[in-house]
Amino acid sequence: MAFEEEQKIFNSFVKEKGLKQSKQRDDILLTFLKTEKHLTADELHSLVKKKNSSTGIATVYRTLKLLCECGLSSELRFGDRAVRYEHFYGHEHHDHLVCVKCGNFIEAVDPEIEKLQERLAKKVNFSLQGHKLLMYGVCSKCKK
Amino acid sequence: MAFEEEQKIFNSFVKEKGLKQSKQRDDILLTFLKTEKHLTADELHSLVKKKNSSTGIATVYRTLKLLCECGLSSELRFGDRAVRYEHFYGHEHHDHLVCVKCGNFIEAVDPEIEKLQERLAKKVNFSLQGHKLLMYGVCSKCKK
DNA sequence: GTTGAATTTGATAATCATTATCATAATTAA
DNA sequence: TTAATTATGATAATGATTATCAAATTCAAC
Ligand SMILES: [Mn+2]
Ligand SMILES: [Mn+2]
Ligand SMILES: [Zn+2]
Ligand SMILES: [Zn+2]
Repeated sequence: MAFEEEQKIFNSFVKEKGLKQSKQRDDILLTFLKTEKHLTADELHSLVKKKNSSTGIATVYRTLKLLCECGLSSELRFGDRAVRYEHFYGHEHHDHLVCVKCGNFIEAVDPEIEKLQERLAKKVNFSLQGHKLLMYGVCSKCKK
Repeated sequence: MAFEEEQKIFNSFVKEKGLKQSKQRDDILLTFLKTEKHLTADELHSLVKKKNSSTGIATVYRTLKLLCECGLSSELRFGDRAVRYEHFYGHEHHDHLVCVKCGNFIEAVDPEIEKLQERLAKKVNFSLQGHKLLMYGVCSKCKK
């Protein structure tokens, strides 16, 4: 595992905030980093429990919040109920094309779309900080 | 009030589905149409109760689902918890720039962005049906 | 208009994701 | 080691939405 960089970011952030390190947070961070998916808190909790079955779901929620705050993770909301978390640090920004039939999604980015969003924001005197673009439709597999 | 067109759409849809008309649904539809806002089910329920205080929240949820199905309304999810509903019929498609400071939003659309989304979808052999673009940042008022 | 089968309704319970609470355990600076 | 502070996990609480169900209503057929 070569997540020293991410771990350093997290530990520095925790210290900066006057918080303390813990075994649970380390486990949760490592499990999150090892799993290159868009997980819900519950799914991540299941994975973490394989290593340390006593870890509580509340701590997973608390840690995910910290991961988002320090820039290692980012929230994602598809149509379904639960929030999903994806890797943020060291990952290019991308948008998602979600298939309404199978639920799978494709990650993609169009630099021109990104630029035009800036232009659109300027037009209404809005300081753009970020965006979430979800495209819905049918993926190639589901088109039969 | 000149919502005959919308009411006709709704009543036809209800009949098509083998459902029945009701006073409550009529009230909810009219209140929704009169209020040109992005309401939550709860907010709409409050408005409807001013006319008919006995209307239940469950019926508001049920009716909003029908309104979305027949194309009169459309769901909207900002960062907050509750789903919001906006007018869909007779309204141009638009995206939203949400201010992270005051919570207000601007509606805007860029035809070029729309086109480029189609191009992006084609590139990955995806049949695009729709999209939700949320842009986050600071609005002109909050910039001081 | 009456009837009767089907749908609708509102109150309320249930669900689901998330957050709050709190007593106990772990961390850490001194 | 101490002692103050934070972290943890079990569990309760919350908030939005959905499910349940008995009673009310709609409406097509008589
Ligand atoms: Mn992604
Ligand atoms: Mn809008
Ligand atoms: Zn698919
Ligand atoms: Zn603002």
